[in-house]
This record gives sequence, C-alpha cells and structure tokens, in this order.
Amino acid sequence: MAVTVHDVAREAGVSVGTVSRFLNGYRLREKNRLRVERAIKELGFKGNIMARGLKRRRSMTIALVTPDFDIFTTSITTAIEQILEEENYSLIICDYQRDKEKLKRKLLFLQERYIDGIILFPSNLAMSSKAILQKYVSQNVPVVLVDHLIPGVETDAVIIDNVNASFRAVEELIRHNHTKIAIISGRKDSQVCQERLQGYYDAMQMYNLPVCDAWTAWGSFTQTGGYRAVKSLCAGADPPTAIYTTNYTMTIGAVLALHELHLRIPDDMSFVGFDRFESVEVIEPTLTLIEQPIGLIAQNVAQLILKRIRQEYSDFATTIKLHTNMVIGRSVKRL
Amino acid sequence: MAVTVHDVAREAGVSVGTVSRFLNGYRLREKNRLRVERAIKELGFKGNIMARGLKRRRSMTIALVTPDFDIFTTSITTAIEQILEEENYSLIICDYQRDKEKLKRKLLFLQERYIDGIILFPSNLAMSSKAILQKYVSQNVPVVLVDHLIPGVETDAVIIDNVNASFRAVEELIRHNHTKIAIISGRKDSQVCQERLQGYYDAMQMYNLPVCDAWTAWGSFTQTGGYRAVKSLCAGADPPTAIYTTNYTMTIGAVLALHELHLRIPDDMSFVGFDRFESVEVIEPTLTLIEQPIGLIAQNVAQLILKRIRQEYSDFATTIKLHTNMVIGRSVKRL
DNA sequence: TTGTAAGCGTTATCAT
DNA sequence: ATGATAACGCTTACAA
Repeated sequence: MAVTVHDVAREAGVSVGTVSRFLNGYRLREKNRLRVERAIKELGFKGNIMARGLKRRRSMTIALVTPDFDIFTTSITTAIEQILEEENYSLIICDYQRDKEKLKRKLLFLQERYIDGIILFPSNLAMSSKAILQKYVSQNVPVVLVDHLIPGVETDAVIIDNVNASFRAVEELIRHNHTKIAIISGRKDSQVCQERLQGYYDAMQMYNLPVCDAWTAWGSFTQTGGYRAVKSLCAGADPPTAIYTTNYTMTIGAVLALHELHLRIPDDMSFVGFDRFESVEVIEPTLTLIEQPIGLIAQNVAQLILKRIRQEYSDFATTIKLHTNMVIGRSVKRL
Repeated sequence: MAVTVHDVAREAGVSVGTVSRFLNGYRLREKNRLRVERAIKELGFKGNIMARGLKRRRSMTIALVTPDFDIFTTSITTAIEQILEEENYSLIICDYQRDKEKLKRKLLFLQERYIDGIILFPSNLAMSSKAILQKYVSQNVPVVLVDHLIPGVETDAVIIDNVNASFRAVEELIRHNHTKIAIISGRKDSQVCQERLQGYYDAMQMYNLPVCDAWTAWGSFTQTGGYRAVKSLCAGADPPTAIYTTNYTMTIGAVLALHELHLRIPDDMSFVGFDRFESVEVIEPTLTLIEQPIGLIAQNVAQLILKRIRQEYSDFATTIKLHTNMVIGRSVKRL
C-alpha cells in the first residue's frame, strides 16, 4: 500500500500532526523538520490528494469547458495547463462539441466532481446553461469565461477587443486606398463575430465608405467556409479588392482558394488575416494580420481563477479586455 | 454544505449503509429503494467523489499525456474524452511539449494524484521515463500507449500499421508509373517516421526502383517543414514527379508550397498526403491520402484502459495495430 | 512547537 | 436485506 503520514510520523519519531504541519508549510523545530524531510524522502511519501481534498474541500482540479478544440482554444488550453501545473492544479477537459445539451450535461457532470473552478469558452450556446452556472457561482465555485461573455451572468471573464481589432484591420486596408473591402465573418449567432463585423462597419462608416451586402461573407469559422467564401466573393459581379478574414482557419482556407483562383496576394487581392499560429508563417508573402495574445489570455485566465480559488479578490466580477496586435506583412497593396 | 449519504439516510429513514448499497447497485427491498430514490432526488444528493475515491482507491480520473496538441493528438483526445465521460471518468491533460524533462516531471506530478490510468503518446522521448512508467505498471496503474511503442516497456498500446500505410501510398504512385517519388518524412528520431519511411523503401525495392537520397526530405512534422521540403525538393537538379507527405501539417505546408511554385496537382506534380481532417477536404483537386482511423484509435484506447482499470483482462500486455485507409482522390496522374 | 483525536463522506465488514 | 461501525489518509482544533 501507499505510504501515509502515519508511516512518515513513525519513521521520523514524531506525530502525524507534525508531519501534516510540515507538509502544509508550518515551521517545525529544526531537528524535527530534518527528520521528517528524511523520512519522507526515505519512504517515498507522496500524499493522498483525495484524503487531502476530502478534508480541505479542494480537489486541486480545474475544469476547462469548450465548444471544440480548434487551434485557438487548444493553444490557450495548453498554455493554461502549463501555468496551473506549476501551482499543482490539474486540468480536466470537457469538449461540448458546440452542442447546447452536451454543455449542460458536462456542467452537471462536473458538479459531482468537486472541481475547484471552471474555465468556460461559452460561445453563443451558454445562455441555456445560465442557471447551472449561477449555481456554481453561488456555491463559490469560481467561473472564468474566455473569449465570450454571457449576458446576465456576473462572473470573471477574459476577452478580446474584437471591435477594435477589426477596426484596425479594415483601417489598414482603407489607408492603402481600398474601398471595396470584403469581410469573411464566422457565424451569425456568434457574439465574437458580431463584434468583429461591427469593427468592420465602424471603419467603413468612419471613412464614409459604402458597405455592400455582397462583401460580407460567412465562413462559419472553418477552413472550408473560408475557402468557399473567397470563391463566391470572387465570382461576384463586383469583386472586392481586399479581403479580411476573421479567424485562423478561415484565413488558411481563403489563402488556398486564392491560390487556386490564381489570384496573387497582394497584386490581385489584398489580404488581412486573423490569428498568428506557427502555420501561418509559411504563407508567402507574409500576411498582414491581427494577432490575438494567446499567452496573455492564458495568463490572465489562470491568474484570475487561482486568485478566486484562493479568495484573494473582492466580490466584484472582473472582465479583462485584452488588445490585439496588428502584424504588418506584405499582403496589402497600395492602390 | 453539500448533502451527504447521512442526510439521505435520515430523510429516507434507513441507514447510511443502505443508501451506499443503493448507490453501488445492490438490491434493496422495494420499499426502501423507493424511499432512498425519493430522498436523493428531494435533497439533490450528488455524492462526494473524493470521499468515494479515498475509500475505494479510485479517482475516476484518467490522465492523457502528450508531446503536443496538434490536430492528430487533439482529435484522438477529444474522442477519448467523449467515451470516458459516458463511463463517468474525467480526463486530465498533460502537454509535455516534446520535452524529456517535462515528461518526467508530469509523470511524477501525476503520481500524487491517484490517477486510475494513463494514456500516453510517448513519441521518441519516453525512453528516459521508462523507470517511472514501469513503476506505474507495477503499482497496477494501467498505462496505454498511443501511436508509438517504448522498447522494453511491456504495456498495452494502440498503434497504426505505418509501414503498410506508406507502402500502399507509394505503391499507388508506382502503379501510376511514377518512379521519381519523393517522401517528406518527419523527424529522424521518431519511430513513426522510421516506419513510414520503411514502407516507402519497401515499396521502392519491391518494384526495383532506385531510391535517391535527394528524394527523402525532412519536414519535422510541421507545416513550415512540409513547405520548405517541397521548395527544396523542387529546386533540386532532378526533381521528383510525385511527392508523398507523411503527416497532416506537412501535407498542408506542401500544398501551399506547390501553389506558390505554380505547380499544379496532379498535372505538374502528383501527390499523396497523410491524415484526413476536415480541413483537407477543401483542397482542389481532392487529394489521394492515407487516412488514420482516429475514431477507432480513440475507441480502442478507451476500451483498453477501462478494461484494465476494471481488471477484466489477462495480465498480458496487448498491442492493437490498426490499419489505415487509402482515400483515392484526383491528385495522382498516370504517367 | 508538538501530540491527540475528531472529523471529512464514503464503503465494507460483521452482525442481525 | 439492513444497521452499526470501523476504516480510508488527511487536516485541524484543542491541550499540553
């Protein structure tokens, strides 16, 4: 069987209380400290997290709930995992596969697991899980939302300034004298999309440019979607001179489509992309794009939830809105 | 505070033992069963997984340890998570970021968490963690390896018939009269790569075709790597007429590079890719490719580890080798 | 500073 | 089939 505090106590010639106090960072008499340390090493004592959790009401486990594991959510997830591991927390993952019911089921499932906190990528589907989320909050289980808010749920969140990001992307095109600018948006029902679209509208309006319905394409955030959107944009009667895509996979899809159409970036089509992952670097010419601060998002999420768990915060819900970078490449041509 | 078995017992007018037995599927007298069921529902009893785990020595948690979360490992991971959730298991993730030391650290970290089982994508870096893995096995913590074996570690594994997969891919090209066939391999130190390379050699030899060193390129399994490999292959003195890439990201990178070089598939270059994820479908013409059975891998891994945890198996380690599919597209030209 | 002992919420043993 | 009770391994008053 596994080594327990009792074994350590016996070996070190002290009581279990002393061992436990040592483990929890209290000061022992020098002599005892050394004996306990030696006994722990000698016996290979590991501790039993379940016994500990039972007593302290802490499972040292945080759940991350997401509609999918695409490159964006996955990057954030792994970055969070690295940080949490340093603090001795484990990360349980739950993919609700963009399914409202599954989300609800997963959140209920987690209730039985005495999770110390929940990190949730809500997408637009979380509305119907408001009740259970509020239950978590009222039971003092911290919930941190990522990338997306849930109207009416007062809890911490880390989001991106999407409107501003889009505004700058489009402004960059406008500054290069583009007027016929198309946007490839994601899903109509997504808040993030609406915001990115809003930034586009804002920029167009600010510069008194007409917005043509035909220049708003929907790519459902997928590579295929981005690909198809470009094909249909370019097949239109009055094709745009510039395309702005609003997430990573659509960016790749769009580039593939432009390649196939033998439209060169930026000579035949100017282009601003979204998200900067390793894979985008390969594209020639280097793309001008909006870069989301993945590392910062992860850091803020991790810190926020750890602080909440450790009750180092006021009761007020905090929303952290992070700014994006614009990376200038060679994909925008001056007209 | 949370509702306990004691509360339920009191409410139902039975003893805690009866409640516990009910929870564990033993038969009660009809009348008691109904009362317990009613009390559970009424009080909203959830159970405390830590107390249960402490007593039963089961955490209902499985760890998945992987060198990265690329689309391949992520797809398998999420598929496994779906299956495990149905059996009430949670999945803890550990990304060791292709770092030998981190792998060791993570495995040690997990020791303190009373994980019920470990799913490990070993890559070539797990050799140095042999000792700790063997410790897990000897402590009856099931370990299931995925995609890759570890010489000298006797434990269950689910792998792919890589040699055969490559053989068929290359044979497909040979049957279309290609003789100058290049392979874009991953990392020299990877077992999976060696096997995929072996299949290529086998096919070339079987058909008495010369293997030219210049036609073996290394793309380190990345998109950038695949991209660069194509560029250098095509810049050579005697460029190949066909390229076979050995994983997904390199496939995408290679296609991008071919696009840039204005080499058309299959007219200017025949092409066989690897892995079939949503995103590949967008490429025109549809690629002939090797498809790994992601769902099957996940199912086998999940079943294997659950059976081990439930001790429904003999003591012999099982290695399940799965076959790939070849999906025929329009990317191979008959010469 | 340390030892003792009472829990934490279960399950499992042993009577009944 | 059920009830009483002793674990499981830890933390934490409370005393000393």
